[in-house]
Amino acid sequence: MSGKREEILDAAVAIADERGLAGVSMRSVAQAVGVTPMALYPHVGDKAGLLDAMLGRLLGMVFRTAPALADVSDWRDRVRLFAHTARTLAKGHPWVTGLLFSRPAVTPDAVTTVDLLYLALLDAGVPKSHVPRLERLVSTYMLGWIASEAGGRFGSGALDPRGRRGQLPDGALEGHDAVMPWLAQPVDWDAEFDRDLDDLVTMIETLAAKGQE
Amino acid sequence: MSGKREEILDAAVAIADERGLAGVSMRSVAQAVGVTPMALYPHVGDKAGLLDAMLGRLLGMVFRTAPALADVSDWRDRVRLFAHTARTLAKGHPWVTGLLFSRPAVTPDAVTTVDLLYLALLDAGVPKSHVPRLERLVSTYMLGWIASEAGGRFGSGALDPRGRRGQLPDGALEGHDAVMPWLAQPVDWDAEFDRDLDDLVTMIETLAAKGQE
DNA sequence: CTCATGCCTCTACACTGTAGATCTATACGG
DNA sequence: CCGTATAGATCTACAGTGTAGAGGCATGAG
Repeated sequence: MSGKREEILDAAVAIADERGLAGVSMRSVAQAVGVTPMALYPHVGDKAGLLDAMLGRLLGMVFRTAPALADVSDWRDRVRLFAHTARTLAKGHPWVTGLLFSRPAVTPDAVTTVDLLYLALLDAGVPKSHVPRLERLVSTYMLGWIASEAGGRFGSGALDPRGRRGQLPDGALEGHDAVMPWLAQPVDWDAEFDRDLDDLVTMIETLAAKGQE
Repeated sequence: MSGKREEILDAAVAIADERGLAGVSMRSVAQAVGVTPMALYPHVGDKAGLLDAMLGRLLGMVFRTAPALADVSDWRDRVRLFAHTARTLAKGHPWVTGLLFSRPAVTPDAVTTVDLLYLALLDAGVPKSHVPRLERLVSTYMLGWIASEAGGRFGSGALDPRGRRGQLPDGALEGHDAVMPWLAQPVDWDAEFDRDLDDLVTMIETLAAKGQE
C-alpha cells in the first residue's frame, strides 16, 4: 500500500540524478509524481525527511548492487568489494555528497553496512576493543573519498602545480618542488583508490598483529 | 581599498557561526553590513562565491591559529598538531561541513596546507612517488572526520546498539553482537581521534620502511 | 560646469518550504 | 441502500530566497 512513498523516492532520486540536489524541490517532485506539493507531506514528513529517505535508499542499494558481499571469504576482498561498490554507486549519484555527513547512520541499511565491516575486521583478527573505532576510521576515509570525488575536491585530471603556484601566498613551496615530477603527470583515480585500500588493509593487519585486547 | 570584501566575509562568518549556514542569506549578510543585498554582488560575485570565500577564510585560519606549525621538528608531532588545529577550528565553525567537499583546494591557503603535509611525509621518509597520494589519503580522512563530527554523522555520546537494533532489517547483526561490550560504553572522541592519528602515523612509517621509489 | 566612473539602491520576478483550511473519495456499520 | 468516518489530496496564502535590470548619486578629471 505504501508504494506511494517508494514512488516519491524514485522520482526524487531521478530528479537529483539528472538535475542535481538543487533541482529537488517539493514542487518538482510532486509534479513528477503527478500530485500537488502538499500531498507529499504525509508520506515523507518534510523536506529534510525526503532527503534522509533518499540517502537511505542509496545506502540500501549498496547491498542490492553486490548481494553476495557477505559471502566473500577473504576479509580483504570483502572490504575492497564493499569500497568499490560504494564508490561506483556514489559516482552514479553524485548528489549524495551533500547528504552523507548530515545524519548519524541509524537507518537499518546503514547499520547493516556497519555490521559488514565489523565482521571483516573481526575476521582480520583486530582486537574487539578496537573494532568499532577502526570501522569508523575506515568508513570515514571511504566517505571522505567518495564525497571528495563526487563533490569535485579532487579536481579533474592533472593537478598542474605550476597553475597553483600562480597565486602563491608568499615563501616557496618546498614540498611541491620535491615531488614535482609526480605532480606533473595525471592521476589515475581508480589505481589510487586501490592503493589507498591496500594501505588501509596493511594498517588493519598491523593492528591485528599487535594483538592484545 | 577592498576592505569591504573582508567586512562582508566577517559578517557572513559571524552569521554562520551563530545561526548556521542556512542563516546566511544575501539579505541577512547585507543587513549586517548595513547595505542592500545587491550591493554585495560586485564584491563576492554571487552566493556561491560568497560561500567559497567563507571556506577560504577558514582554511587560512589554520595557520593564523598555529603559526609555528612549520617549525615543529618531529614530523609526527607536526601532523598531529595540524590535525588538532583543523579539528578544533571546525568544531568552532561547524558550518564548514557543507562546504568542505564542494571545490578543489586551489586557494593559496589550501595549497600551503598541502605543502605542509608533503613536507611531513618527506621527513618521514615516504618514497616521493607516494607522497601526493598519501597526502590525499591523510587529508581525506581528516576532512571526513571533521565533517562527520561537525555534521553529526557520529551522533552524540553512547551509540546504544540496542536502539539501533529496534528497526533491524532482518537477520542478526553478528558483528554488533561480538563487540557489544565496547559499543555500550560512551565514546571519547578526543581519544579516538588521537588513536586514529597514531594508526595513520604507523601506516606512514610502514610505507616509509618499505622504501623503494 | 560637464561628464564619466564606480558603487549603491529600488523594484520586480520566479522560485522556495510549508501552515491551515477545505474538499473528496473510499470503506465500513447498519 | 444510506450515513458517516477516515485518510488522503487540494487550494490558498505567507514569508522567505537569489538575482536580473534599471535607475540614482556622489566622487574625481578635464
